Amino acid sequence: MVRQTKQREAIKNTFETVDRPLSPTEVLEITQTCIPTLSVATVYRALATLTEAGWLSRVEIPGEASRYERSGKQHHHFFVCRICDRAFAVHGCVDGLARMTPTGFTLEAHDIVLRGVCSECLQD
Amino acid sequence: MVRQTKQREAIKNTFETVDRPLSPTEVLEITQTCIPTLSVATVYRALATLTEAGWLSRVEIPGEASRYERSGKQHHHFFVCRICDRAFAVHGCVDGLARMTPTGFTLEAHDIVLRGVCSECLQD
DNA sequence: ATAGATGCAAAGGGTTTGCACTTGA
DNA sequence: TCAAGTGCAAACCCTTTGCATCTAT
Repeated sequence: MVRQTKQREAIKNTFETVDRPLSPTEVLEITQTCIPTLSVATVYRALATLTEAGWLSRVEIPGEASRYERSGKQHHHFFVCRICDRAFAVHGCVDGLARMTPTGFTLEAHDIVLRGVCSECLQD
Repeated sequence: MVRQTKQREAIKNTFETVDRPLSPTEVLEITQTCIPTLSVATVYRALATLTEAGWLSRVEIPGEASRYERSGKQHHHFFVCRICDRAFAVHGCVDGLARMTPTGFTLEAHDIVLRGVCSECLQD
């Protein structure tokens, strides 16, 4: 049975406030503005619990630590800024992935990560 | 100036023998069959050196440790089998990535990872 | 001879876990 | 009440680094 604690509420609130995929460290730092005593361990445990409960989804980006975002979004991919290292959800997809699949292989899913510089970092 | 040592020769040989992206640990284990005293540090240093020299390329797959493969291949992406966890190079690419890029962002590169089951695993 | 490379062990960084204490239902 | 959750610190795993020793050139 999953209890409602102020730590978890604050962590959930963080995800609802900041609408982009967050790493465990980002979650810790942001949530500590509300609960300064929040520990890393609790963050990791909350991420695991909320992911298992389906409230969060794990976002895997090549070469980066796992990040998490609220579940229930439609199919999307990510743009990762090489300057600030933040990930942004991008909508839409592409055709032709089936064409790339080797003969005899079964394609079940795909990941697309766009890389470059975000608009905010371009201004500096 | 890059020296030619038996450790590096053995590591290069590993990549030439096993033609798929390898993790540092895989490189260590495979190469230790030739040089049992080979240390992890040397593997990591060799991977860095060979990557810097352009002989190896780093392959990043979401949710997985970095792997390395011989450079010089043309633009390609990967198919990762969810059963055997091996990565296979796939050729070709797709259009429409620029269309997915948010306004004001600069697209510099992209990764595509296909996921499913490889032909070998489908037979079992 | 000597700068580059190696092996070992220690140090880092991120993630997980054991344990005593706290707290929600 | 009392199991679930928390905080702390230690443990882990993977990767990097310092240092004395070795070796290719």
